[in-house]
Amino acid sequence: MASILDVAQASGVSVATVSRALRGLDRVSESTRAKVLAAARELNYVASPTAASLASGRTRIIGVVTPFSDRWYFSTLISGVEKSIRDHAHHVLLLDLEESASGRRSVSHDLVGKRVDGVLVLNMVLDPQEEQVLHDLGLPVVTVGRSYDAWSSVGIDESGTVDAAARHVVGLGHRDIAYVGDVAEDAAYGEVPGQRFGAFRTVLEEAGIPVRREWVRTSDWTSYDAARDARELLSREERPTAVVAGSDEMALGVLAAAVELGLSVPGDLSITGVDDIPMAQTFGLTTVRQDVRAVAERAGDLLMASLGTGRSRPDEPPVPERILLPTELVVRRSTGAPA
Amino acid sequence: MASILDVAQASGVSVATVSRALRGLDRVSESTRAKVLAAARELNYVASPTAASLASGRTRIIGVVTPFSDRWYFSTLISGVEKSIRDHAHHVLLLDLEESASGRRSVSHDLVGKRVDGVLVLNMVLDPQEEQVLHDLGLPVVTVGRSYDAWSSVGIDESGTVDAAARHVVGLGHRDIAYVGDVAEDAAYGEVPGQRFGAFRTVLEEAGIPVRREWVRTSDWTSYDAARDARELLSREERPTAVVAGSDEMALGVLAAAVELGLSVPGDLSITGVDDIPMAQTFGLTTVRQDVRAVAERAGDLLMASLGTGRSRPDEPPVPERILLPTELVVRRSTGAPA
DNA sequence: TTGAAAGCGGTACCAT
DNA sequence: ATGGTACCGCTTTCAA
Repeated sequence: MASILDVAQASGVSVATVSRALRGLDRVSESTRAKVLAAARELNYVASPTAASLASGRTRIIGVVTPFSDRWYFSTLISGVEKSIRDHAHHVLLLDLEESASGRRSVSHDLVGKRVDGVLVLNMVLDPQEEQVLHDLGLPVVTVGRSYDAWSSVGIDESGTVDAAARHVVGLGHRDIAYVGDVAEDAAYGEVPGQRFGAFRTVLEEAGIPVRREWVRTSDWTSYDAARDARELLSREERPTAVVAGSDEMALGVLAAAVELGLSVPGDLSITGVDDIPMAQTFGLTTVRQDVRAVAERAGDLLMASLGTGRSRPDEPPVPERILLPTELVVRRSTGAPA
Repeated sequence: MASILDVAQASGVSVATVSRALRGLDRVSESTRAKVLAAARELNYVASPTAASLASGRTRIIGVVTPFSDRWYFSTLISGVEKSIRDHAHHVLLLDLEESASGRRSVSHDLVGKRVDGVLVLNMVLDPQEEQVLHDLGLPVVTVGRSYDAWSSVGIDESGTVDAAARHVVGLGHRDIAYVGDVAEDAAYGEVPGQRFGAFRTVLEEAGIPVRREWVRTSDWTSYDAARDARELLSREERPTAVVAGSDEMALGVLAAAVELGLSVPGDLSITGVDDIPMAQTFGLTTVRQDVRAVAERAGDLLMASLGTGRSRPDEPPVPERILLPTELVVRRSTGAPA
């Protein structure tokens, strides 16, 4: 592998000049720059990111901390972030904390220390120790889906999602409405499930509709669990005419149960979700769309903007920003007036 | 941030000894090691991966080259790989080539040069130039879902998947069978679609069943396109009694179309998929399961095993391995005998 | 068992 | 506009 010295010799200048020329800095004559570029190309030279990092104090790597990397929402975020920061010549280092019933790895000193220039935290509830670690490291941090006092964040108005869905259903005339997805807050899901369910509750109360305890199901934020719960729910004597779900995955689980039980949608049952995952369109699911890629992009931009230059960290970043992106009700064929 | 020198001073030994002690090398007395460990812990010391890389010639980073990072199959692979190589103290650098209609980025010298210790290529068709780049770099490479002469690979018996599904359907007595997912080979999907369709063709021919051209649909390997195609297919006067799909996503698209058209599954139509994505279970889809996480794990292990120690690359890696993992027919409620 | 010192391949400051 | 040269923080001989 050619090194900067090889290029310097090949083009008859010093390594300092090569470095400047290749990075597009000024104070390099055009003719020199051309010579250097030619030599570099000729030698197939690529600067060692490692050496550059050591010397500059900048790794050009962003750590993406996530509880899952294989679920739709998270992989979409990760993919979006990757594209967003790549435009700034940065790379993504995947830090999957592997959320599971038995807990998860934690954000520790040695996980991110000296390894990344900044951290993106995706929909996670960090404990105080973890917050402290990130502070001590002095790393720029941007979070998605949850805010912390000291850091900027990007998200959507969570309660606005189910709010729109519930209003839509109520507006169609439903009064027997069930909810799927009331997960207890924990590190895995953050506050989102609670916020969404809260909105459901509020809309029904405002409409003077009682929230029936037996029509509120937890599920585990997966389609399979939602299907199981819905099967039971829809087999009872008294069944709802509509089900509002906290996510499309769960809504599709409910839809699967309905199909299995021979119920017609929306004839016998209306169903709504949140997210607008690709399958939602396929199944004609009414949902509230969030633009996850846009969230990822904004988060990436925010983080890039807060990156200091070189070894000197920016002093306390200015006021943390709170960006909330809009969502949009998408009415498809899974909702209609009650029979 | 504490450096190795701080630890050395704090524990009263040289940096060389600290380095040895911290990395668990021998030739360090137990008492010295204890002192060093204590000092390191006290100072919250974490060795700079950057400096270590520069000095050792090893980055402990694996580049994962993928055409998509947000589709189920790929994000599951990526997640699995991350876990697999983390056990070896390596990290994943995500290299999303962003496959799209207008092409994709390519594996170039500066994308992977000096940046990673090895490369994992996920279900992609590399062009000769890209192969050359990886060869020139002398990087260990392991591929998933496609084999190259020089590199080890992990995959499943692709034709075996649809083979099992088609035999199952034929065994149930179906003779009017359609296929969804005959994508032309291209860099985005590799050879998988062709192999799967080939199996379909073979099974039908062996059973003496003609493959009707108008019952073979391309779709774009997405549920939405499959639903569109199926809607058209199932609205014709003559319609198949079974649809074999090249993936679960597409199979679910067909299912969505069937539900929409009021067809009963499997009464009016049997459907099979491939993969066993989570939603497949939810919808009771008969499919051929592949263990994507196991594939990822094996690929990770293979790559770790082929990593040389330090600056010296292993001479030509031994014989490339070809690992094929088994698949399994999972019969659920989307298939039954024809009416 | 321990330490001294030469790199690793760049960056960035200071001269010229 | 260009070159000289201290670092950056760790690993790895080689001596002691």
